[in-house]
Amino acid sequence: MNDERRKFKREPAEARKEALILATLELVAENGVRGATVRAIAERADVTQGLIRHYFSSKEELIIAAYEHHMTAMTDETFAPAAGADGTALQRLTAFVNASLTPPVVDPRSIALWASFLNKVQQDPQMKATHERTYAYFRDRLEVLIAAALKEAGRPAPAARLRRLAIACNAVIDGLWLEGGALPDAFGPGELVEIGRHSVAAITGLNLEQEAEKK
Amino acid sequence: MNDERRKFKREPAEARKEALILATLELVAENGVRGATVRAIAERADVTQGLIRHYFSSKEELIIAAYEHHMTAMTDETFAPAAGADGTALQRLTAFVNASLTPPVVDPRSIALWASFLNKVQQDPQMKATHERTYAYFRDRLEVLIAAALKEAGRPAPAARLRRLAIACNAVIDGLWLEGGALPDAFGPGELVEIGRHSVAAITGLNLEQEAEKK
DNA sequence: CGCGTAATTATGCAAGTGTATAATTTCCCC
DNA sequence: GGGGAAATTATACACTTGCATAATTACGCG
Repeated sequence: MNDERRKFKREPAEARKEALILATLELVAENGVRGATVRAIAERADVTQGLIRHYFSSKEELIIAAYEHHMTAMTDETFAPAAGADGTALQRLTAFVNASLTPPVVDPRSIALWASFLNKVQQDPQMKATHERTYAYFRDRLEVLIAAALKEAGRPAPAARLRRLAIACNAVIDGLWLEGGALPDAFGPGELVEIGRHSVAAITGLNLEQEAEKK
Repeated sequence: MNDERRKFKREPAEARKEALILATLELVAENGVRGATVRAIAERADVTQGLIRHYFSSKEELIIAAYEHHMTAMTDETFAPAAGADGTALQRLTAFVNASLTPPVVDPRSIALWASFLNKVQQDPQMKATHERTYAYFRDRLEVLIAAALKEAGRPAPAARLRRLAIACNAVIDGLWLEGGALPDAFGPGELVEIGRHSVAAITGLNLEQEAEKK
């Protein structure tokens, strides 16, 4: 009896773990955390459900791993374009605003994921910690960018004012991110970035428009 | 056998419906839409599960009713303080910003509800329509307030610019609302409103601070 | 080549899910 | 106060859920 066809293939542990996490993220975005059932995840990853238990001791653990994977991916996508330390501080700030308000950061799926995880984030301490850390990381980096750009323009600001500016700019970006992702058809192409740059410029008193054109 | 104790009490249809909706909102905020099970809702409303089917032909219908109840309550809470048509346009705009960034509008439960419903909103056409209508209502009212305040200040703006200003101001408010509700401990009391007023002022070029002090 | 270990599948289970239907109980009206 | 219709409870059912445990299968290593 030659069974030419293998019934399954062994994969490296890390690859399989990541495949399971990606399948989980897809389903969480589509149906929420409770809607992402173990069986559905297994099917999406072309695997039987028992295998999940082999890599994650519980669904809870898989969900937490998926959340951290998503948050890491989001920060990477946001900061990659502004990571090149070249250019003026103003240019880097502009690049940051641009990246935050264009795909793949602005994306219905990304917003859906964020929303689906929120409940768990508010309850599970570990997920809560990840959330707060990510938020602080975003805002701090934005604050550093703003501080550098203001200093560059010859108008350095005290810490208290910098904090308020960073919170405000972060809020505009978050709000536009949210609305752009939740109502993708409500805005023209490039409209979000333009409004974002304009708003950050108005709040900080910096001229981001000029930078955008130069590019 | 005198059973002095009634086994249940008949309630007016509307009162019972509302009680069921309120119980549903509590549980949706706590555990998400799928976590708000029919049995849990019934228990929270001090009722047996069969009664839900008597008032709502399915769980889906109850969820939709609860969503619309929540959205209506949110808009009412936001616009009530600015509803009094007295005072200058600038005062009304300031009142709107204040109301949007203080409890009960800013509230972890409110954000949790918004997030829990998002998945369904993206899929169910009826809920999607409600969502878009509410968003448009908010932004339009904000745009009217801004237009009036600008005109009052002797600096009327064309429609295209008004649209962009409204989107931007709405985004700051939404972003602050989100962050204030998702991380209640990250901001001092009154900090959100202050940053909100300051940002709207910077974006529109109007002086909302003065108005806030006068009050 | 075969052997053993770990990856993977197969099967089962108890609890929870929405919904349907029948059995009670309340309370208005004459 | 006693019918009777409507509100409410009680019970049942088919299906899904996460998890556990046993049975297979792949494949590196001697």
